[in-house]
Amino acid sequence: MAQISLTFPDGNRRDFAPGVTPAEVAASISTSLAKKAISATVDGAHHDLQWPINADARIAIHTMADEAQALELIRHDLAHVMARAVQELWPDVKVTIGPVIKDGWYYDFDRIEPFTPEDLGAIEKRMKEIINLRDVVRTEVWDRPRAIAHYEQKGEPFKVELIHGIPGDEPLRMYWHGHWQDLCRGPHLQHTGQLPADAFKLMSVAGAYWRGDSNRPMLQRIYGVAFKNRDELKAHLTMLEEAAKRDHRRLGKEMDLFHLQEEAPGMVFWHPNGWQVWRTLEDYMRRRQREAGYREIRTPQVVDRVLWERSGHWEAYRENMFIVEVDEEGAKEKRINALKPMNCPCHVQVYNQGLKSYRDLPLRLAEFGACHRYESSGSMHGLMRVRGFTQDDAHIFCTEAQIESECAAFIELLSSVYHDLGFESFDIKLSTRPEVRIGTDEDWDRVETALENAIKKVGRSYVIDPGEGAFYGPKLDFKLTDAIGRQWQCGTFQVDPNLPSRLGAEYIGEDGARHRPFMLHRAILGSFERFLGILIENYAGKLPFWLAPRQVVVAGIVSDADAYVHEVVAELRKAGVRAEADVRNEKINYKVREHSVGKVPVILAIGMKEVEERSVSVRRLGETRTDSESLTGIVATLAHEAKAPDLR
RNA sequence: GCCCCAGUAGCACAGCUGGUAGUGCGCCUCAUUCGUAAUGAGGAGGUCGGGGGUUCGAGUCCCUCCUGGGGCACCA
Repeated sequence: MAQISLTFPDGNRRDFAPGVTPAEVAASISTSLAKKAISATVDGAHHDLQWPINADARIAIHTMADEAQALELIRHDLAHVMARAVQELWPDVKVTIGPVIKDGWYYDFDRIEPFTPEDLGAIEKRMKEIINLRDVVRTEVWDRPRAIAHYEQKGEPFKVELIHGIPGDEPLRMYWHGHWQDLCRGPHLQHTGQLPADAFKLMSVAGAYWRGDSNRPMLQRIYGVAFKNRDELKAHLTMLEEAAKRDHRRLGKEMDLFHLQEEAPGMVFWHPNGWQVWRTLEDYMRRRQREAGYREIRTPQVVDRVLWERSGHWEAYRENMFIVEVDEEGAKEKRINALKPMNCPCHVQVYNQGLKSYRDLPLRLAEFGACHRYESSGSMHGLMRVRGFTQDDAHIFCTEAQIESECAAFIELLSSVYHDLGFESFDIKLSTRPEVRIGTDEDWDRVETALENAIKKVGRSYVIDPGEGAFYGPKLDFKLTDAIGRQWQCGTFQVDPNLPSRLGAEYIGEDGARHRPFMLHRAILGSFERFLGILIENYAGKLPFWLAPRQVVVAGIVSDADAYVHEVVAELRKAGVRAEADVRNEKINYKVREHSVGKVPVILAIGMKEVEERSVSVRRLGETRTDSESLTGIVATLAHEAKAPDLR
C-alpha cells in the first residue's frame, strides 16, 4: 500500500501508512510528545488525535502549550463533561448543544425543574469527579439511520432534530467521554484527566430559546468559564470584579449622578452631578455641530397619530410607541397621540415649512431630541437601554450628488468628537441592500458607492455587512472601542429617500422643477443616556477634568484657614472652574478619602502654611503625591483644563 | 415578552427549620482644630416592593402583580 507523506511545521517530512492517526504520529516522534499531545492541526483543520489521515498533509501536533487549541479543547471537553455530570445527576434531562464561547462554554438542557445555584455546585463537584476518573475519550463515525434510531430510543428529541439539520454528506461523529456519549464534530482531548479540575467554574444559569427562536421551547443554559490553570481562572475572576467596579449603575450611585425608580421604568432621574456632565457634553456637541453647519431646532414630544400613519411608523413601529389618549372637549372620540419615538418625521415638518430651493441644500437640522420607546421589559439595562432618551439627532436634507461630501464631513466630525471624548479608535460598518427593499438596483449602486467613496476619501477602513441595510437605503454604523476593549455602536449614518417621499418633502431645482431631496439620518453619540453610561465605564468614573461634575474640592485643614478656603473657591469659580469648599470639622485624611472615593479630580488642601504663602497644596485623583503651587498659578492651570477640548 | 434569581433603614447587607427586625457605612448631636484615603462618644431612622392567602402568629410558607439583576428574544 502506498505511503502518505506528512509535512511538519519545521519543514520535515515523513511517510506513514494511510489512516495513521496524529496520536500514532506523535508516538513515532517521541514518547514524551505522545504523552503531551492533545490534538493536531491537519491541513489547517483542528482535529483530535484519533483522526485518521488518508492523504499527504501538513500536520502540527499540539500540546497544552498551544494556547488557542488547548483552550478550545478544554472548554469543549468541559461542555461534554458538564452534560455528562448533569445527566448522571438528573437522568431525565435532555441534552441539546454546548458550544465553546469567549472565556468558556455553555450547554443548553431541557429539564422541567429549574437548575438552582446550589445545583451548579453539585454539578461542579460531579465534574471534578469525572475528571478524576480519567475516562478515555473515543470517537466513531455513524451513519444517519443508526444515529437517529439511537437517539430516538434514548429519548433525545433535540439530538434527532440536530441530525436532521446536518447536511447529508457530512459524517456524523459520536464521542464517548467514558460511558457518556454525545453527537459532536469534535475535536476532543484523549481522556478527561487532561482537563484542569481547578481552572473552571460554572457561572450562571439562564433561559435560552431552542435554536434562538422565541417561538420554540425555552431551555436552561448553564454558562461556565475555563482556563488552562488555576491562576488564569483567578485572574479572569479578578478581571470580572474589576469590570463590576466600573459598572455605570454602581458608579452612578456612588458619584450621585442619577437614579431610576419603579414609577418610571427606563426613564432617568438626573441628579445635579449627572446633569452637570450631561450639560457639559451637550454644550460641547452644540458647539461642534454649529461649527459644522448644523442649525438646531426643537420639535414636539406629543404628536397626533396621523403623522405617524403618514410616516409609516404607525404600521411598522406601533408596539414600541407610547400612546397618549386625550379627551378633547366636545369631541366624539378620543384623540390618539404618540410620544415621538424618533425625530425624523418632525424634522421633515420643519423642512416643509416654506418652499425650499436647491440653494438651501444641504440643510442640516439638528435636535437634541427627547424620544420615548416602549422597550420590552427584559431588554432594559441601566442607562444603556432605556425607554426615555435624548438623541444627538440631525437630518441632512440634500441632493443625491451631495451625499458623498456630507458623509465624508460627517465621518470627520464624528472622528474628531470621539477623539475629544477620549476614544481613539472606532470601526465602520457599511450595511448594504437587503432582500426586501424599495428602489432600483441602479439607485442602490449609486448611493452605496457614494458612501464607500466618502469613507475612502477620509482615509478610513470599513467592513461590509451585506443585506443589513434598511429597506430604503444603506447605512454606516460606527463602533467605538473603550478603554477595556469593549465595542459600542454609537454613531450612525443612514441614507433615506423614503421618508421625504412619504411626507412630501420637495425642493425647486436649478431646472425650475420640483425634486425630492434625500434625507440623511445621523447621530454621533446615539443617545446621551447611553453615551454617558459608556463614558462613565470607559473612565471608571474618573472623568477628565472638563467633564467631571465636581472638579475641585478645596479642603480646609484647620478652621482658621476657612476664610482663605472660600477665597480660593471664589477665585476658581470666577475662572470657570467648578469648585466647592469643604470646611467641615473633619480631619484632612477623612476629606481626602471621601473626595477621592467620590472621584473628584483635584483636591486642594489648605492649612495655615498655605494661608501665609497664599498657595495651595494640590492632590490629583489617583496620585498620592502633593504639590505646592501659588494660588494664581493653580487658578490659571485649572481654568485651562476646565475648558472643553474644542475651546482650548 | 420568555426562563431563573433578587427586592429588609439613604447605601451595602444579615436575619436557620414561621414567634412580631439587626450590623456596617451614611445622617444628626456633642467633643476634638487634628497636614493628604475613615477621630471618638451619643442619637434618630424600617407598615421587611405592592396586593391577596395559609396560620393563634409571616420578613420568613403559598398565589399574584410591580421593579431590578443574569441570560435569551427584540432593537422597522
